[in-house]
Amino acid sequence: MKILLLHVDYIKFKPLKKALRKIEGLSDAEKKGGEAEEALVVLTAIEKGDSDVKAVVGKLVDEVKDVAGQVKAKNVVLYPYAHLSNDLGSPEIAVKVLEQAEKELKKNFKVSRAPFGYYKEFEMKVKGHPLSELSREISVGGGKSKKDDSSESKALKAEEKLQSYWHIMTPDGKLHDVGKFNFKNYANLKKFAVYEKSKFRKMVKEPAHIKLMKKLELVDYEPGSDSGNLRYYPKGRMIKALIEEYVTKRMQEYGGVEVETPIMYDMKNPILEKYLQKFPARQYQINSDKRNFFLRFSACFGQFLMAKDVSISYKNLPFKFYELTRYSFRREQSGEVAGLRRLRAFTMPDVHVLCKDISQAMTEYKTRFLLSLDVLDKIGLKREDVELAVRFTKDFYKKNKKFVEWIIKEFGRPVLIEMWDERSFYFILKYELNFVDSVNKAAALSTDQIDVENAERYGIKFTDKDNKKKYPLILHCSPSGAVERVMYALLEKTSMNGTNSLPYWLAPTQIRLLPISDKFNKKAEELAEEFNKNNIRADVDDNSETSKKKIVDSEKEWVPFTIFVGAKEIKDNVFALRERGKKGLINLSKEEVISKLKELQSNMPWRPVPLPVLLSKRPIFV
RNA sequence: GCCCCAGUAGCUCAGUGGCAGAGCACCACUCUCGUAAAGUGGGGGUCGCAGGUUCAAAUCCUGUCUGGGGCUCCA
Repeated sequence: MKILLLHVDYIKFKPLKKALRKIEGLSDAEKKGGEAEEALVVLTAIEKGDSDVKAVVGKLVDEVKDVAGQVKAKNVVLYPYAHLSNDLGSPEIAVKVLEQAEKELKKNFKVSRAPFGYYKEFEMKVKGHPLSELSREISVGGGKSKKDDSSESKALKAEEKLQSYWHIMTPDGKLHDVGKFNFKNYANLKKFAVYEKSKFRKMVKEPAHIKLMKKLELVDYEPGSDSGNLRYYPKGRMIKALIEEYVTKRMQEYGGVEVETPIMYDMKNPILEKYLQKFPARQYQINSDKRNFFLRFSACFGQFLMAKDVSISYKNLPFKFYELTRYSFRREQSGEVAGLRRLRAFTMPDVHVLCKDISQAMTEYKTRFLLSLDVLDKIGLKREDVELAVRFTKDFYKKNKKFVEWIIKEFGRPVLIEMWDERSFYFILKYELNFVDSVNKAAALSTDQIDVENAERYGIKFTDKDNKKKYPLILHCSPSGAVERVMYALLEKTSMNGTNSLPYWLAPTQIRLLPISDKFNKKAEELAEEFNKNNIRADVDDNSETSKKKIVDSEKEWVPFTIFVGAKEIKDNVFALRERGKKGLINLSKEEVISKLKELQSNMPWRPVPLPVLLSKRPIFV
């Protein structure tokens, strides 16, 4: 049966007309209808599987008691509401269930029951608190006459049932109870563990990066699109492009073979159809000429569909497909979309490795774990900036303790462990590197999963040494997580530690030249050109402003280095280099400045200044 | 999806039934400047949108859109 529980200020109802022919007439009292205040209204729909009346009533009563207790309701209204289900059971049983439930509940509550089988008018005012509206599905094992066996509901039920066991594992391989673990030196891990485990959270403000992404003219909301689909201004686009380039470069070095796959897929494709049903209504859909398509929510679809058509020998394994999806789409619930943390359109580097067996998979897994840590580190997110979570089935842990312990030991700090009794996802193990932000919310960056299911689903096979076709294991890895989320983490981090700066290689302007007066604009422009030729993003503040004002402006833009250009500098080739966030100036020749900045740039990707070099030529985006 | 809050100039915001405001930014002019904000003047508004109440609505009511937060969710 399905029930909907509503905590109401009041409810009034009155039967009007029979909805079912067979139903008996009403007493005069019943005809008047009823009302209740401060009540828990239980809308019910009895379904085909609910033949075991006693068991159904028992569960219903438990459910009602539980919720009524939580919302402190003393009045209960049982209200038959057929529209909750499209698989209704027989009226006879429904009436029995309602009558017996009423009897049971009367022991604890003041109960009223609306008549069954009538059209009723009703009016109620539902309270707004989080528990005021809850829906429940009650099923009784064994007594089910009709099983709801769509893969959709199976997956959802599996998720509901999924029992998680939370632990902290220390680098020595010991498992600790989360509740008993001493978080004294691990405040951030505590925040993360609390975030993952708990349901209720304190009121929090908006995360710091949202104001920053606008103020720095990086990214903004686009009201003309759907929420979670952002616009990137030139500076934001440049930063994002650099991160994309860097991650791609590292993936290529690792051996990832870059491919490109469509962003939309036929909803009727037999392979995709089932998989899709597991996660209803979370994707964008597109109608085109009688066909329905969904927008990919990861790179998996295109890569797996490609992989199933590839002839693969065991000699080719491990084989690595890489793609950077711009974009992947997830129609996240509207209330959950926030800034750069959670989007409906996001850019995801995704490398899938086909492995011939678990041993090969674990070897790859180790390599990729270290690689992910290093990629984040080079981008500007150090190991101490992230918290590790490792999730696996009990069975996997039992068989591969050493492997799990290796991951934790390698990370070098206590990590959050989530263990499941049985596998209800497609993977048996996954880790994530999580970032905890300025409002104590956590967001996953890097992740890697051992997938034991999709090779078979998609028909991805390789020919083994014994000339038999076998399904490979697939590792799903995003070495950095969504690129937008990397930007989010960088902005949150700098806001939290008070440095208010971007890593040098991502600064839209790396050095700003400030002509001491308009007379030196031309000279500064020439100088900027020379810097830019040396892969140093230099621009010129040629606005007709005072020197102090130009410094203020460069500070507001987080420009890491500034130099003034005047008669002295040109004559003596000595520049007083001002480094943001540091006191004092360093006198250097032009050549020394160039070599210092080149060293900072190291071999990270570089792009030219994303806007005109002369500030006077730049429009203001925000 | 549900609940709560917000939306007024490019930005940050004041204005709570009676002439649409401030600071910053922008434009013009003066100043040509040495490491955190020179001076004077000027332009700029569908008060998110739609409807309603009223002699009169930015202000009150209804709906809606967008953003933020919470719940749920996060393959």
